[in-house]
Amino acid sequence: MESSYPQPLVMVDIALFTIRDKRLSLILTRRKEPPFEGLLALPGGFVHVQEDADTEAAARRVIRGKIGFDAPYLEQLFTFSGVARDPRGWSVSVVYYALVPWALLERNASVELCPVEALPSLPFDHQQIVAKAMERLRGKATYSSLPAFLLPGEFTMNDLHGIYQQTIGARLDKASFRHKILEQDIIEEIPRRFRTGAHRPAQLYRLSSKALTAFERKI
Amino acid sequence: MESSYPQPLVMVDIALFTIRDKRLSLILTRRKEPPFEGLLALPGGFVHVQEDADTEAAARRVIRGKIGFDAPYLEQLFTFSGVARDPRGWSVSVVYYALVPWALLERNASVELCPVEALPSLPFDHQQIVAKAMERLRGKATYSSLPAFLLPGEFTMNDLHGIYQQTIGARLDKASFRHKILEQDIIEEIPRRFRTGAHRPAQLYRLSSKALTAFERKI
DNA sequence: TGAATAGTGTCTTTAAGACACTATTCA
DNA sequence: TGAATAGTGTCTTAAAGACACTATTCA
Repeated sequence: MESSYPQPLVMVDIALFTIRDKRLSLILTRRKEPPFEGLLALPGGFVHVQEDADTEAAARRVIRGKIGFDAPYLEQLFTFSGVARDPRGWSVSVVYYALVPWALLERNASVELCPVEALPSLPFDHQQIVAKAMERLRGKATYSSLPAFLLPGEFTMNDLHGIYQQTIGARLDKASFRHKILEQDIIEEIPRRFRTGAHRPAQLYRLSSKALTAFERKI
Repeated sequence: MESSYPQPLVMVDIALFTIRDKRLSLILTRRKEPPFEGLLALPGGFVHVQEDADTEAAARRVIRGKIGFDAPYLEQLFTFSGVARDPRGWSVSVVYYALVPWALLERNASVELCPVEALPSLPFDHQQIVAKAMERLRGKATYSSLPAFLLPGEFTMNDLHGIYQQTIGARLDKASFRHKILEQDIIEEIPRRFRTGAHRPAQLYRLSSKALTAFERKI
């Protein structure tokens, strides 16, 4: 019977992004077991066929174990596989990427955060995984509401503008950005809520939908 | 040790597209073994850890077994998983989609071809897989050279125009299409090669690159 | 009132689509 | 010459980007 073939190891790994101090960063984990014990790596683990309904459930379990709650945005990225990527044997890693607002993580002293432009050398094929995740993030940022999931529930137009510039990695005109975003209906004003500070108060907005929304054209 | 967890079954499945008689179609296979013996399904099979370097190699092996040669275009689509999708147990299917020109398949009497708008009811979660593959195909068609991989090495501008309309599922203006495609440099004229017929001969073109090329904007 | 941030109006450039036109072949 | 397919020119619409302008707050 076919299913009696020797089966590969099946795991999930997570690229968990946040923005702290205007820098796109990844949450890493220090490995407690071999192989690569003691090194920083992407959070991950084997699929538990007894408790996980599917690999997405396994990914959510890993994320909850790491940060204590579900990520507001979670999406399958790519599946990495092969005989060479893990010294324990032929393996399949179904990789997810997730976005979490820094505001939700601030209390969590235990997370190891690392800006993506200053990552240490990562074990397994995690370097490749990160590259692919950033490519996806950058790609989707140009035509969807994706970067908004890096912000907390309430944010100003300038917060949003900044986070799009961070993820896309380019300067965007303030007025054009505002027009484009407003006509896409991805966010809505929170009536009579303003962020006050040293200067003119700024209107607060929230996402109109909890789901990812694609633009009709790019920003 | 972690890796002694019971492991899921790992397989690959392939959505193999071609265009015959101007209709986007899938190559299906009649299952020779249980479960679902006798039904039409997507070609696929278990990963063979002894012979496959990774899941993409497994996908290529399945494709060669089905059509006798490699598909000109092959890309990972998505990984489907879970306890419920296969009666044999908790499984992971790394799904690939491939594009093959009909001209290469014509000789191959054995393939079962089915237009995507007239598919039979498919076993496992293959219905979902097909839906996702078509979504990807349609999505990429609007901003890349993807549909060109459904054509043989030499084609006319009208062939290309038709195949884009098929995959996108909408009418495209002839002149605008021509301008757009030519300025993207994804194809090049084959010098002094024309397709002759009953009427004015048409310039023949070929892809400039064997790789997928994204447009700067959409068609 | 001036510094700092918030928010708007308008012009230019460029892409996409509509559509009518010309070109070449063969029956 | 007319039917059929191949290929082009040009106008309209709309989006993106540049940039200068006005608005509101506090020190």
